[in-house]
Order: sequence, then C-alpha cells, then structure tokens
Amino acid sequence: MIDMTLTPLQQDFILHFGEMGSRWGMNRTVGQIYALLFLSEDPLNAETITDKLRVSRSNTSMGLKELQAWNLVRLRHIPGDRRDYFTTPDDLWEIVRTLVAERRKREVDPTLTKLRELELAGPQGDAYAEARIAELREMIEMMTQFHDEMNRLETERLVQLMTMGRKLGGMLEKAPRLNPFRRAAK
Amino acid sequence: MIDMTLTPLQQDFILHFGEMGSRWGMNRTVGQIYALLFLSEDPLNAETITDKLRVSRSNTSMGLKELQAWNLVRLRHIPGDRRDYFTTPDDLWEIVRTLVAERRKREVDPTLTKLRELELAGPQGDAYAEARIAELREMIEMMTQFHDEMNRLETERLVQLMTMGRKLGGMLEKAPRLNPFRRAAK
DNA sequence: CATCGATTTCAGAAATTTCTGAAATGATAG
DNA sequence: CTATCATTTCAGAAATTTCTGAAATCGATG
Repeated sequence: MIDMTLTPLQQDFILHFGEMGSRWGMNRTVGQIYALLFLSEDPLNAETITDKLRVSRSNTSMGLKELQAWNLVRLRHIPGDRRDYFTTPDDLWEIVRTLVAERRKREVDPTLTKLRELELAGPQGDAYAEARIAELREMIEMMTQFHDEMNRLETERLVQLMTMGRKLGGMLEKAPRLNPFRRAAK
Repeated sequence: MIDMTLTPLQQDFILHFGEMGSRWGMNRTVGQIYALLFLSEDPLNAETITDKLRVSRSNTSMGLKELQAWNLVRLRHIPGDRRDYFTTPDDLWEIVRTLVAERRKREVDPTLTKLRELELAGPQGDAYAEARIAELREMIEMMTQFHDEMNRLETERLVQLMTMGRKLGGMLEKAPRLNPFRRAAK
C-alpha cells in the first residue's frame, strides 16, 4: 500500500474539518473523510481512508454511506480492482449547490411541511400564533423560491451576480416594482 | 400565575422546533424555548417558560443564555417586576438576518480563518492540496462578501430582489461584465 | 447590612450519539 | 459451487451532550 502518512497541511485541514463536522450536521469522522477526499487528487478506497484517518473500518463504511446520502461524494471504479473508490467533485460550485440543497432538505423543508400542516388544521382560536405561523410560512416560501431561482442559474451567472457587489443595492434602489431594470438615479 | 397549558397548535409547533433544534446547532430545549417565545405575543419570564415546557428551571436558564448568545431573543423588563422577560423580534426578516449571521459566525468564519492560516504557512510541497485550499478560500470569501452586501440592503430591497424570480436570470444573461445593467437581448 | 426573590453555576445523572469489533452479507473470480 | 476479498450491519462500549437539583451568587429593598 502507498504512503499512509498525511502531510502536516493535510493533517491540519482534516482535523479542522473534523471539528467543524458536528456544526455542519455530520459527525467528526464524516467531516474528516470528506476533508481527506477533498484534498486527494485521486479517488481513495475505504481501506486507505481507514488507515490515513486511524478509525475503524466500519466507521469509515458508515461515514461514506452518510456522505453518499448527502450526495457529497462520487463513487468510482478502477479497472481490475473491485474495491469502491471515492472522490469529491472538482467543481466547488457544484459542491456548494449540493451542500445548500441538502441542508435545506434537512433543516428547512420539514418545517415548511409542518407549518402547512398546522395551517390546514384551520383556525384554532389563537389568532396571534396563527398569524405568526402564516407569516413564517410565507417567508420560508419566499426564500425557498428564491433559492430555486438561484439554483436554476448557470454557475457563470451566479458568479456574475455574486461579484456585483455594491451595484446590487444601487440597481434596486428606488426602482418601482414593475420596472426594476431602470438605472438608479445618481 | 396564568394558564400553564398550551393549545394543541402551540404544542405541535413547539415540539417540532424542539426536534429541529438539534439540526440547527442548538439543543431541543433551546429550540422549544425559542418556539414558545415566537408564538407568544407578550414577553415571558423564565418561570413561565419552565412551567409551560415542563423542564427544569436551570435548563431554562441555560437555554435562555444560549438564545442570548445567538442574539435571537430580547430582554425586557416590566415596571414593578424585577424578573427578566424575554421576546423574539416581531420582524421576521430581522430574525433571519440574525440567524444567518450567527450561523456564518459559527460555521463559516472559523474555516475561513483556518484556510488563511494554512496558506500563510507557505508552500509545503503538496501542490494539489494547496491549490484546493486556495480555491476553497476564494470561494468562501466571495460568498461572505456577497452575504455582506445582501446584509447591507434594507429589507424592502431584499424582498424586492428575492421576489424578482425568473427575471434575475434574464437580467444577467449574456450581459457583459462591465455593463451588467444592459437589458438582456430578447 | 440582612433578607428575600431571581438567576446562574456546576457536579453528577440521564440521554443521545458516535465508534468499534465481530459476524453477516455481497460479489467476483476460478 | 467455493474461496476470497470487500462491504455492511449491528450490539454493545465509549464518548459526548443535555438535563437536573442543590448550592452559590446576584441584586434590589427595607
């Protein structure tokens, strides 16, 4: 087997992602596996990951399963080798899109469903709570629709939008709703 | 003391937020306290919260402390009553801004710091990893800058932007970088 | 400054999550 | 079909997080 040692740079990066893992809704091992794959030019198999991270083989298996559930890794095969190899996509934008989509699925969509369900039950006589729930549902809907629109954009347009910087504000300033393209008054 | 019972609507909402709490980087009690305050028209004190949620007084205390660390609740006082009362802001946009800012602080900023630190150490001889780290740092910088710009917008502009829908794509389409305001060609 | 109510702290208990090793399952090649 | 290697499953161990009750601290009031 190849060299099992990680460079100090890799070590540091991987340990950091391990710590951040829990804040991102995954556990430490999942974060570390992801970080390792992210820094590896070539696909790695489970055995290699196990050795490099010094975790149990079964933990690696579960971590990879989890990363697949998140759509964050790609499965590859090497001719003449029957083991599974894993990589992360090269394109960082694709990674971010996936991450956002998955977090939305886990953190936002269930709440939207619940709010709709609560509203369907009809007025219960608690006007304030009902109004608050409706308002929250509307806001989440607006944000998820916006996310859908952003997601529809090709990466190049997205980057274009994101790098507009200060212009974004100016573009909208004082613009009447029906003609938002009008140049902002100096 | 007032009525300690929650309506079924409140119950359901609060239990849901308790479950979601963990996915949002807080624990169940914190999620429940937040949900309760969110649905309450008037500020509540710790004692009331404790009774309504059936948790220990100390747990409530810690939960409120956590919510204050997140800037998600406001402390209020009622004349002639020396207890602390808590509310959530009325404005949902303000809430979302806070939530996003706090999550960024916890989930993104530490990584940005770490990546910069790794780059500062200079080339270590692992060209691929170094390139990947630089690329990641650049992307995160672009996104945080974009976030800063969005944050600078007044709420009305933000809503305007978010409700633009399909127009967003059209606006950018084929637009040359130096004149992004030009109307897209039909 | 003593009292009383409100709040926080904190050590340990309880609950939950993560991780492991062993056994089971799957899959390919002979 | 069998042997062999790869992967998954899963019950329990280990680690971590959450929660509680008791004690300590805080802070206003007389």
